[in-house]
Amino acid sequence: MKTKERIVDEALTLFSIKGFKGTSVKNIADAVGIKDSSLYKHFSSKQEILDTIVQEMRNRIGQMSKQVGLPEEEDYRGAADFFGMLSQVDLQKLSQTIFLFYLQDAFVSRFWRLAHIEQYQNSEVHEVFRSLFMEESIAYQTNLFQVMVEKEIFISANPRVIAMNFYTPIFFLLSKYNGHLEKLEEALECLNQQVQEFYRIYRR
Amino acid sequence: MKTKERIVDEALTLFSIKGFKGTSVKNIADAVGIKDSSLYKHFSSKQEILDTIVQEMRNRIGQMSKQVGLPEEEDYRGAADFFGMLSQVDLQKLSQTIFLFYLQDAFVSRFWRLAHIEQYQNSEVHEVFRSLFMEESIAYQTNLFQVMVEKEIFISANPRVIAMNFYTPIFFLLSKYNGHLEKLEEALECLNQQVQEFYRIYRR
DNA sequence: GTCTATAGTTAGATAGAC
DNA sequence: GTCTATCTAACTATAGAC
Repeated sequence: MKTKERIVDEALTLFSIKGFKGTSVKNIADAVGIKDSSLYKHFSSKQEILDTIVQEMRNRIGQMSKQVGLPEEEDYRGAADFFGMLSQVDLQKLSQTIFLFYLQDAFVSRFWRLAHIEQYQNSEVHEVFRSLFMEESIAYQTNLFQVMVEKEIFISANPRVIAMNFYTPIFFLLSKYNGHLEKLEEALECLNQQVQEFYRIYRR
Repeated sequence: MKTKERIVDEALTLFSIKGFKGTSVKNIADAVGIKDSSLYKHFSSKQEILDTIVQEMRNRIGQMSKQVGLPEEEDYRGAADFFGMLSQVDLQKLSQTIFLFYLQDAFVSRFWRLAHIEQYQNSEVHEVFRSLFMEESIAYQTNLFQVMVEKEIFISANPRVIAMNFYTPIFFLLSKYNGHLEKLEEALECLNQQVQEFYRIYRR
């Protein structure tokens, strides 16, 4: 890895634990193995490192749905067919894949922590976090479940309420177990039970 | 309010926005209207102010369930009767009261934000936050719903899964709307829909 | 692109007058 | 219990040698 990438990597690790203000340029430089003054040949300020991290997260958002095998965002009707064909066990595996991606992906899980630390201080981080982990997740699933209700794959109910009932347990478990991978088994057991119950409730 | 209390109050406000490291002793002193050196007559260090806030939060935890009219923690059987007698509208009002208390109580809502900012840095804050907003909430409701299933007020299901389905939407909405009271109506509308659906699913 | 050296600022905390 | 003055340390960032 090039020095510039290693700076971003170590900065994200430190920011996600100690916060932006709590991490000094010297902390980052020490972690990389260079002097703090050398770091300014790669970035003109500490803020620029954070901006680079936020931009990198923005870039990764688009790649994610493809990576876990989800259908395209605009194709909700195709997506509903995709889900409708799956067995309950398949759906547990799928939700687990998504859950583990957010929890275990080195970049995403550190960004999750950073976003929680900086959400009330840094409006850029705040915006990316709310967009990715709150609004877009709920909006996407609301559209998806609406089609699934229309196609009578799911029982009749408010699609946004269904989306909330699917996503908020995942959100809670991500909050609870991010940074506690030693309890991963416990988290996955709980996730499986939630998905199982979700399909008992809504699947026709 | 005495100066010492005003220091704690202003410190909590600043910590909940800028974080512990991001807030200087001078910031706090300016907000109170005294010089930073004068502050050291009340607290021997900045850390001691944070410790006082954490202790104050611990003290308030016990008072909360009484304040919103919930039954005692140990009396789950009485609690189940208490809930079993309530109409759906009553239960919406009750959940709203609890939700608004966490969202609007000046101390609790600022502590919620502080806890999110400091959760990966300060183990005391981390512990109080996880205990209050995650483990205890789920544990209490799991016991409660277990009795409600046994008494056939609720349909048969895993009590912890029921508790997750009741609490995680509230947790999500608190995360989303804490610090955004201008969208309170939207939050309450969403909460009401969730509670309504919850009772449609689980009430016999 | 790394280093040493340092400027300029701000931080947490203390001493002592009133 | 408030103030002014001050100490020491750490911080962000720059200058210039190699």
